[in-house]
Amino acid sequence: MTALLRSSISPTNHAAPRAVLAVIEGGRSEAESLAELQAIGATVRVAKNASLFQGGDASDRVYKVVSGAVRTCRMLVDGRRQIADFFLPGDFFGLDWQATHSFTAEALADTVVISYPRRQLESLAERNPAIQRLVMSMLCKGLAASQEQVVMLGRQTAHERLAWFLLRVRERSGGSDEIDMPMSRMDMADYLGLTIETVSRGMSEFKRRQYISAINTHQIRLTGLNALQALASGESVH
Amino acid sequence: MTALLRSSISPTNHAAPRAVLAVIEGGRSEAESLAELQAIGATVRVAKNASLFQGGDASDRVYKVVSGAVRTCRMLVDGRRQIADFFLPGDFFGLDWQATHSFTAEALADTVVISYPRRQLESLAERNPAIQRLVMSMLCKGLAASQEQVVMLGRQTAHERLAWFLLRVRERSGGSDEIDMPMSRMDMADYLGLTIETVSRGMSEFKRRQYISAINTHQIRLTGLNALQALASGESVH
DNA sequence: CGCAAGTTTGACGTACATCAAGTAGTGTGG
DNA sequence: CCACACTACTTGATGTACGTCAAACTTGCG
Repeated sequence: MTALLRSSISPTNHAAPRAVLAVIEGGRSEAESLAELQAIGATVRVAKNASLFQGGDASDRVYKVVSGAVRTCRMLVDGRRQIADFFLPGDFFGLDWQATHSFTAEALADTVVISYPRRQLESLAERNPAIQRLVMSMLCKGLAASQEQVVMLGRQTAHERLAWFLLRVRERSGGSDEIDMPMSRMDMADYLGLTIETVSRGMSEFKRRQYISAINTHQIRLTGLNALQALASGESVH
Repeated sequence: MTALLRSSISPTNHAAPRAVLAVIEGGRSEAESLAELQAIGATVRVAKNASLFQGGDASDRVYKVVSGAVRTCRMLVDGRRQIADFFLPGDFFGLDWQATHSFTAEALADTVVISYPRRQLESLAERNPAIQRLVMSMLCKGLAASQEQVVMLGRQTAHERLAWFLLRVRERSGGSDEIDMPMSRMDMADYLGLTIETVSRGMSEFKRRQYISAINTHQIRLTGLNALQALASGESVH
């Protein structure tokens, strides 16, 4: 509905506002080699609903969220939309490693990302095993996330999807029972393969059952973790 | 229903029945470096419906299909099943790069695969950029495939899914209009997030519309490519 | 405060699932 | 080669979870 125009992007080099804290498989933090990575990053500001790249664009950059949140999505010709994933601070995205992006990336809110030139990252990875492992780990995380989503979309009911989603956001944002959700009901629906009405009804039902208590629309407290986990994993709680 | 037991696996070293023909991004065939890969592969025979690995198993091997076909799937507690992907001759799978596999791999038919030890492949990749790029390209292909499936499952109707599936199998198996499908209706249904009845009705409908003509249940001729493509991409043909 | 956008709730429709009954392939033993 | 059983597939009748349409209600921003 609302036209999503490309934002005015303002790249400013070597001003990464946060240290790279990624700890890769094996447990070592490898700060020294990741400094190399930090050196090639450029900070970029994106306005709410503006896009970082569109499906079909040359995929020549990789991104990391610093603050705010990002969604990757695809639109079908008749307006149906599917969101592939959400990215929170610390997450990498845009790592398609194909010639062109197959999804569009948009900011959920005013967002700051660090952008890395793909060519430089690639050659860095070839020479530096730590970077290589980091890239691998990012790709694998993406693959795993996508495959979990496939199971969810293919075989779970609306309630199960919702429970699964809430638990997933919880985990990704630190594991506290009080989670905030930067995305709208529309975004949730388009991620879960549902409509906003079904999502809304589900949330209301969960409140009634006291699985959750709402602070406001974008902030929720999980009060029935066990019940939600049972639902999400496909046990029939009825 | 039918219990799927682990097959009696008979590994015989350095007997790769086919040359590695993968052409990686950039177009060069890099046969010399891939010979290294071939050296660490072991040929394995798997009986129909036997599993190569189960979800939860340590992921210490990567596989390539030589002949036959493989599915990766997950079963929910109540018997619902989702197939993540099918793998035809030439395809790599099992490349989770996590500690354990999150899906089970089973043979659709009597199948021959080459199995590579993960540790060796990993160290090979660190020293050999061609192998590294090959691994990357495999991961990225997997990610892209999974994300396409997400869109399909999240936002397409039963007919659209079927059309999409037929075209996908066509592409993957060489692009001929006469395609054979090693998977059962059950497998198709579990891949597409549908029931066998819905798949069957869809196929019948496509025959009626002359989008396809069946040679037999596992062999089909596509006779309305345009119509199928329109359907698959989400245009409403009605 | 007041409007517009986002969310919730209700009434109703429909695409696909479920249940059930055939029909056609596929392998086995005589 | 055919009879038999078994499994896979097809087709029909019916149910239901979720979508669609519509109207309140709520929230946030100028």
